Amino acid sequence: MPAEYTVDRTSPVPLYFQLSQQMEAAIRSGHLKPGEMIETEMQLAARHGLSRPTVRHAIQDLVNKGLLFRRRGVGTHVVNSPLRRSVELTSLYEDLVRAGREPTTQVLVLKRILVEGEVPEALNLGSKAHVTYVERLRMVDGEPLSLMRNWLPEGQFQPKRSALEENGLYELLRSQGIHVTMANQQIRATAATAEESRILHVKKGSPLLNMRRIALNEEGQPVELSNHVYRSDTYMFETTLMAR
Amino acid sequence: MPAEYTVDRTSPVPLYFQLSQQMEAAIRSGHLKPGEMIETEMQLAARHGLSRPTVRHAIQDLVNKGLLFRRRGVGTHVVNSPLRRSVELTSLYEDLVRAGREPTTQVLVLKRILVEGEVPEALNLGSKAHVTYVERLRMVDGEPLSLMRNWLPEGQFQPKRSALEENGLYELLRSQGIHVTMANQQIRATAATAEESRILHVKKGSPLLNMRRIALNEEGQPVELSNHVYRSDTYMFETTLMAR
DNA sequence: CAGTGGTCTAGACCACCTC
DNA sequence: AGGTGGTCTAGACCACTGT
Repeated sequence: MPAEYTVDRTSPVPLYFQLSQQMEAAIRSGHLKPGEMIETEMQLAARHGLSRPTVRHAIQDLVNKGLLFRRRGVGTHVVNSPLRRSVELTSLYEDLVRAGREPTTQVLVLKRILVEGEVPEALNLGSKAHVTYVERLRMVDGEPLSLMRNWLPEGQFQPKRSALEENGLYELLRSQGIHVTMANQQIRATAATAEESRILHVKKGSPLLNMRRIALNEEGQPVELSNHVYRSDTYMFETTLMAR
Repeated sequence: MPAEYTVDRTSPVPLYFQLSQQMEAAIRSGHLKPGEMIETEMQLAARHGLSRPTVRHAIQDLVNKGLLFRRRGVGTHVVNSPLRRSVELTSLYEDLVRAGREPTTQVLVLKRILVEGEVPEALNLGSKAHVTYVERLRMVDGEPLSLMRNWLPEGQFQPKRSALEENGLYELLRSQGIHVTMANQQIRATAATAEESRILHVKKGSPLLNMRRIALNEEGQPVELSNHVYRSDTYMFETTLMAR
């Protein structure tokens, strides 16, 4: 018995999107099972009064998301191990909130500074520029978890201390209409410096996870530079990679 | 002066693909500059004798790759900071070869073992199963770089010691018709154990980068499980993330 | 207002796979 | 041979942007 979807032609939501969302829900809920073959494009089109290109668009989106795979002459099937997290950007803050923990944030430094060298160059500001520098300490259940240093191009927005303590940085950027759509991350293991060991309550020289990131908006303009260190006993990075 | 592309209708290569490849080359070579607006769909279609949907397909592929961005009512523009690496899977071996270094590999263990618990379950083999276990030491310029432990479902292929010392694991899988298209990675910082410190020539307790990965084929079937440790002074992970 | 990209349709032919 | 997805066409109407 094929899954039944409903499309609303009076809705402003595109038909292909209505369809792909309902198909995704059917897969994630287990109504469409791993490995199972779904209906053909023609069947879906006929049963829901859609054209083949519209149905195709919906299916293609799910193929790109890694939920379906197709083979010419064979059919379209549900993947066997849908990876939990699609390729998305999340901040640690959002991760913890989703897990039901209650992280707190303390702003250690928030000021406008003059920088030269790598930082302004990575932000596309030339060799010397004024930027907003933020240093925050994130804690969970009273234990320090990470030390986060961020540099932002001046003028795009002026975050307040209180806002930085109550929201994730990406959330704040989003509320200012700044959408992070791409990021390049470098992840290293480092030994805790004296300062880091004092702030994070770990022994000097013990392993820390270090992340350096450049975040870009839709246009490819850098909007933020990060250098974060995380306690290795409480945090890891999880990424889903898709070839092609 | 707009960029000129040539499409060959006698070629088996799809027209949209011929177009998108030439546009990508024009962007990467700098012939189309960051921020610059490219021709409209209609202009491209008219000038090259293509239909609008075909041109649209080519452009959409480059938008998905993060090389172009579009705004309704405005136009299609080249992004300002094309990220070097698209979202692709690479092995350390391939990384080093591309950098012109000459890595060598030594197979420490290669055998069929019976495992239970997490390993067979992650590989979708039930709670207990026979798998191929490989342990390799990678060196560059005579210095140990990483210790790699891999588990593979039995039967999909029988790697030879010599093959494993001369090729990357993914390369070998590919030659067997096994295409890795997705992977879920966890990256941690760990302290070197006694064994790891001996093999990698680092002090016990010093920071190491640890990666655990499940690699999947097109169908979402697990094809390989990894647990690698890397010396933190010579390696880092670089990832490009794309939202949506 | 004119021009852009976003969506949608109804066809067509083809390459590939399974039977 | 029949059915699948892959490609391609020539239209159409709409939403949004900048002037």
